[in-house]
Parts: sequence; C-alpha cells; structure tokens
Amino acid sequence: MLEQCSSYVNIVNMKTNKSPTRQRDDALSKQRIVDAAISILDSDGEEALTFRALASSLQTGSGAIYWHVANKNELLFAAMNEVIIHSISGKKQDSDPIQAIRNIALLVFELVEEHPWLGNLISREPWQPGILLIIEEIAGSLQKMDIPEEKLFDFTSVFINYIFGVTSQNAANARGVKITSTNRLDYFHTVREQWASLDPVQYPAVKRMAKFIEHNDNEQFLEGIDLILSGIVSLN
Amino acid sequence: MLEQCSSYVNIVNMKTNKSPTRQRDDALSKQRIVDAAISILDSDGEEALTFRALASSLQTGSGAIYWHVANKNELLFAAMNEVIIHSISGKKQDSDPIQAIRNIALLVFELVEEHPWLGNLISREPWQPGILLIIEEIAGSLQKMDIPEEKLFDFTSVFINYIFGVTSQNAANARGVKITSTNRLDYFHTVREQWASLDPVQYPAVKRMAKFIEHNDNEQFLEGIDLILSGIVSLN
DNA sequence: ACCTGAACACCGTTCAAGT
DNA sequence: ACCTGAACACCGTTCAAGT
Repeated sequence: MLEQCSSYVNIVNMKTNKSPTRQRDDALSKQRIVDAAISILDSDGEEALTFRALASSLQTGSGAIYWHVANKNELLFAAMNEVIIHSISGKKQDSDPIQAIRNIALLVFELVEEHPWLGNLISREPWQPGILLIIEEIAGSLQKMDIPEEKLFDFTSVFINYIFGVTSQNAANARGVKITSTNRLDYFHTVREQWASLDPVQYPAVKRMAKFIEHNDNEQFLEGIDLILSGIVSLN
Repeated sequence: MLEQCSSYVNIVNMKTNKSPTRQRDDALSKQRIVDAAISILDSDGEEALTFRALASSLQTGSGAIYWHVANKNELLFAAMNEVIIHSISGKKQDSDPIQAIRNIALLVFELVEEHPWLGNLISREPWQPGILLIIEEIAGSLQKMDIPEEKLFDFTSVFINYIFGVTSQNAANARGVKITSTNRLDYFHTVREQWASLDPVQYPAVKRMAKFIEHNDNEQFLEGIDLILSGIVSLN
C-alpha cells in the first residue's frame, strides 16, 4: 500500500519534473546538512548561509537542523573539515620535504581561493581535525629536514601563521569584489593610483612601492614560503 | 534666563552627584562615539558593542549615532585606526632597519594582545590609514636594506601577512579563554594531552611535537620575523 | 526518534517626529 | 542641524506540538 502510493508519487513527480519524496533517501543527516551548507557557502557566500535558507534548501523546518547539529559554529567547522580533508586526502606527499611544504602551502592557498568562506574559519580553531592535518603535513616535512627537534614546533607555527595569514587576507579581499583575470589589472591600477596619491611625508615608502604593485598572488605567496625555508636552511 | 536655569541645574546636579547636562560638552561627535566604542570593545569584547549599548553609554538614542557614523563597519575601522595611530605615532623608528622591523612587528603584536577585537579587523581593509602606517614602517625599513627595488613589495607583503596572521590567530585564541600567566601552564598541559592522544597513524609528527608545545608567544612570533629576515639577507 | 514552524530574544538600520 | 526611539527586516536558537 505505502509502496504503491510512493511509486505513484514518483511517476507523478517525474511527469511534473519535481524530485520524488523518497522517505528513506531524503532523511536528514549531519552529512546531508553539511553538504547543503557547503553548496550554499560556495555559491552565495557566507552571509547567505542562514538556518532558514538551509532549511528551505533541505525542504525542512529550521529547527530540524538542530537535531543533527548543535549550532551554527559546529556546522561551519564541520563544513571546513569536510572540504579540507577531502582536498588533502587525495594528494600524495612529495619525497622532498621542501617541495612537500611548498605543496601543502599552495594547496591550502588554492583551497581558500576556491572557498573564500574558509578564510574566517581556518585560523580560529587549530584543534579541528582538518587543521591538524595541515599542521601534520608541515611538521612531518620539517622532521625530515636536519633541524633540532626542539625547533620543530616554532618552525611549524611560523609556517602555519604565515599560510593562514595570507589565506584569511585573500579571502577578505575576495569578499569585497570577486577578482577575475579581466578586472585584475583594473584593481592594480586603482590601488596604484591610490598609493601614488598618498601624502609623501607620511607614506614615502608606500608611494615608491606603488609602481611594483602588480604581482601574481600565488608567486608572492610562495616567495614568502621560500623566504622562511631559506631562513631555516641558513640557520643550520 | 537660560544661563541661570542651567547653572541652577548644575548646582542641583552637583548635590545629587549626577553629571550636569552641559549642552556644549555633551554634544555627540564622531570622536566621542569612537572613544566610547573603544572603551566598550576593550572592557567587554567585540560582541558587546551594539548600537543599543553604545547609545545607552552615550546617553542618547541609537539612531543619533547614525548622524555621525555611516554604519557599524565604519565605526569599527575608525576605532581600529584610532588605536593604531595613537600607538605608532609616539614611537621613534630605530636607525637599524632590522631592529626597526622587529620593533614595529612587536608593537602590532602587543597592540592586538591589548585589544583582541583588532584581530578580526586588522587584515580586512589594507587601505585603512592605520594599516598603511604599519606597511609604511616595514617598507621604509626594507628600503634602507640592500635589496632590489622590485622585491620591496613582495617582501613587505610577506611581513604583513605573517604579522597579521599571527595577531588574528592570537586574538582568536584570546576570544576563547582569557589566558593569564597562571592558567597558561594549564593551557599548554591541555593541548599537550590532546595532541599526545591523537591517532599515531594520522598525526605522528603532531604527536611527537607535543612535548615542545611550551613556548613564549612573543619569542615565537619574533622567531618568525627573524626567519624571514635571515631569508632575505641570505638571498643577497 | 525525528521533524515542524511559531515564538523569543536579540541584531543593524531606518525614519517620522521632535527640538 | 541634530537627536529621539519606535518600527522594520532580519538573525540564531528554542520548544511545544506533532508523526
């Protein structure tokens, strides 16, 4: 009886082009909620993720979500971990520790470029499993290099701080105006004009720097990684 | 007539120990609003700064604030600039550029330690005058060193990214639990236990790092600055 | 056990009305 | 010109009521 009914509904829905009301598959779960949240975050940005929007996208009541997720904070960090772990778990670590550090750094950089909402989250709870995975990659690579064991934590922290600093700043920029390859030159032009028009007494160095503002974000980011790396190497 | 009346009010208020209703001194201004905002942010944290709380602390209506300040964002950045500029303008730059960079870095570090609400703000709008002042300090110091002119912007960015990365992360930590000298050891103990209990297959390096987690924040921060500096020096 | 959706206690911001 | 404070359009979260 029930089966007949539900298959009838399916046929009707196929005709009307609406998704069928599958009792089993449609059941809420933390996984489904987190996935729906990620899709909203990716397509419409972080301010678009509300419990009302999420509930309507899942075709349920806003309170139902609280049965599976404690609050918005937990939801956001679950989304962050999901995205980070999915991205890292596929990659294989380079045998050269220096290259491995560059790789993980660039991976995080590109991940935040793709999901700007990560920027606010990534540096806020270092004990999250996804974040620990990033720390592990860097600490593991440093361990292979010839550095004193007691320096391991300090050096790892320096990399983490730099990487998260860059990504959260990049995410902040991206939140303002989405930068495409076409408007990128306009963007540089605007900032250069702005810097060039600064007070020469208060900001002489910034003014002089204005003409070199054009740069590739990835390259500049890696330059920082390389600077820290060569600082570490030159210490030994 | 009016003067008589107001001096009468003053006398009465002196007796009742209430502040007099000075028509001139009590007038709202952006400066007074920003100062009141800073004092709320410093004493009760960033989530305590609402227009209602601000209005009641200024003994006015919430809408009155909007006559002097466009919105909350403008208010927050005005508060940030106020605090940064006040802190920087007093200091004199060290003649040694390397020491000057360490000084400005440490100044920003300690400023965010003192005002944790700066952490969220500091890396979000690089064109703010206070932020430009920090950039200027670093760029100006780098200029004195013997580095190629076209590297100036990249190197400055690396420092800025690292400094803002550390400070925003520190502020995030401070937002969780206020760390005092007494509970600091407990904090290290907790994190060490937590790291030590991690899965040895997934997190071997983090586990091994656990015993070195005890550190001085300022020293670790400066170690990163020195690493970047020696990276720059070793390049020449 | 799981879901519903109205209700609650907040926000930032606006705006007619006052002085 | 400047201030008042009720009102508006939102939030995250709770909870009695349903299945």
